[in-house]
Amino acid sequence: MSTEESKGAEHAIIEGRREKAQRVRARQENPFANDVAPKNQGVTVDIGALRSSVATARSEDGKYAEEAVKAVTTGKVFHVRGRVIALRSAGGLSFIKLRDRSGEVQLLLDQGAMGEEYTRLEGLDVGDIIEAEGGLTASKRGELSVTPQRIRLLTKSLRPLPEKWHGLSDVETRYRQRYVDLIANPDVSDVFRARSTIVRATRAMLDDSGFLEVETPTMHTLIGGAAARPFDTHHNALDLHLFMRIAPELFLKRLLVGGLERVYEIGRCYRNEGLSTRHNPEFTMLEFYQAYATYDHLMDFTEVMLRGIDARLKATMPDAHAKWKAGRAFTFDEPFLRLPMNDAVKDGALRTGIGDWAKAVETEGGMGLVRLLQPDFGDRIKEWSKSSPRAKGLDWGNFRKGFLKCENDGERLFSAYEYLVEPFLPEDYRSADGTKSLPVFVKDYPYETSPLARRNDQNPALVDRFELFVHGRELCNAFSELNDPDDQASRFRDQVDKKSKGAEETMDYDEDYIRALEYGMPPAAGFGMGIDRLTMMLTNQGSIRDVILFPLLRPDAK
RNA sequence: GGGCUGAUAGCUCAGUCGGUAGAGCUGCGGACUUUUAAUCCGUAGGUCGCGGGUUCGAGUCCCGCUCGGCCCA
Repeated sequence: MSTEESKGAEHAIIEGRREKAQRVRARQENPFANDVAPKNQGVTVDIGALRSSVATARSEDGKYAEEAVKAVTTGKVFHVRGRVIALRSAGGLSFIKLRDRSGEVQLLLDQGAMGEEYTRLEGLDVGDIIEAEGGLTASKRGELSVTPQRIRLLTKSLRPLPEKWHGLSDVETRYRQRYVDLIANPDVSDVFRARSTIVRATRAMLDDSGFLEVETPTMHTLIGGAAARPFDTHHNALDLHLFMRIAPELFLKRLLVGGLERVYEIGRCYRNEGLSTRHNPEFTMLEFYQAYATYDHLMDFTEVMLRGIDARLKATMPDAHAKWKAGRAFTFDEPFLRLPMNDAVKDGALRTGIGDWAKAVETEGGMGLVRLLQPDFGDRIKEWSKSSPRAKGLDWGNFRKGFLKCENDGERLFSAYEYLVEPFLPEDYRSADGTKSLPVFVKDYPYETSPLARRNDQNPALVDRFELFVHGRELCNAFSELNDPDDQASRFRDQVDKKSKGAEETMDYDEDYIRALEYGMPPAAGFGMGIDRLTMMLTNQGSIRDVILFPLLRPDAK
């Protein structure tokens, strides 16, 4: 919307502020100044640093005494700059709350002390960006305050900020105009600081373990590395149809062939799927691959890594972290559980309290249940579904539909897991004191559900794979890698076969990848984790859009 | 894609049975030399998301659309 089209109150406010900017120009000053520098021998400081420099004058309750502040700052002049986020006056005194990236501080402006300079407050608005230069004191209420000898407008803010008390809560506006959200809701910027810390900590964990950070293509000629629909794009000069990558997996494993042995990438992936609180079409994924490791090693490492990242977050943002941690429904403080899928389904079946099911899982675990369900799933639903509180909570309709679509026992076991176990993970696996859920590694997936994972040496019906669920939400996916080129080729063919039968989320046959495996890829394990989801979990955000600065939205209708 | 739900002043919200569009904050003018959502006095601000229908009369009822939110696939 252009300014000419704006109407009403907002238009009047903007026009009023333009006039104020004009008045600044009239006195030969620039309302969009660029020469930010102290003019009275002040030392330029960030507000956070300013506060630390007088930490000794701060009393237990967080207040400051005037004498104490003056004792440590006598004769010192400070130069600060930032956005005006509150402004009020009481006669010949004015108070400005100034914010920069490191904190907030009050300016206490005294007409008597400032003289002519005080008139610069005229026309100043909340939202304006200013500089101020002066000494430090404490107000009568004990708030640390800069007493400026001079202040100056640096940037005129033409648009009014949301009101101070309720702030900006309209979710749509918050996502579309994130710049306003970040100003109006300080907690939001904490989440994105946390995200940055999480990424940095992740890098540090991997770097310290001898991994090499690499960057591989995000524009692919084939679909591979995950089961998902890609975005299409096109290269003009080569007249080449390309896909935005859905996963970096196959490129990273080529690097294992090349001898890099430990590699990782933190990068954007794109999946052409619906939007939800857990899915954004572009998201950031960590993948790493380690030669001579198995998925068992990676389970150990995952626990160490997640605790390490969280510890780094705590060290960097102690106050925010304490708040987030208290609100978490899960804990990293106890060992994570490791649950083979067949056992998980057995547990899930037992917890329904259905007698037939208990008998079915007795000797064969979850697979026994599959054998019971498979022939006549429909017939006994009514009887079973009413037999216990847990049974009543199951999504029988979708379970039946999904189960009957399966083509083999592996897929059926997975389906049973999806409906009998996964929804109940948070309530079934709890910390020692029962107050938090425990992270669960679900491991040993059916061979048929994992086209890139290595078969288990003892039981070829399974693959050496795990997924980590934190409070019922999938966070990590990892497996011992398949490095037999002939096995891999046959699995690619299965995928192509599925696609020819109309399946949408399948991989292409990647001839070059097979060739790479034919040169020999060392035994290795690989790992993937959504950075967005990890950030959601660690900062207690309910929607992935709250950890992505500019989430995808339909264009604004207005 | 389906179900539920929302859109009223710059922001946060109210609006009864269909009968002249409301509040707080913000803005503007004024008072106040230690405020913390300052306070006090005065004042301005509206295409009720968009389009159609019913009606003497629609923010309100009906239909369609747009853009969100939650849940499901």
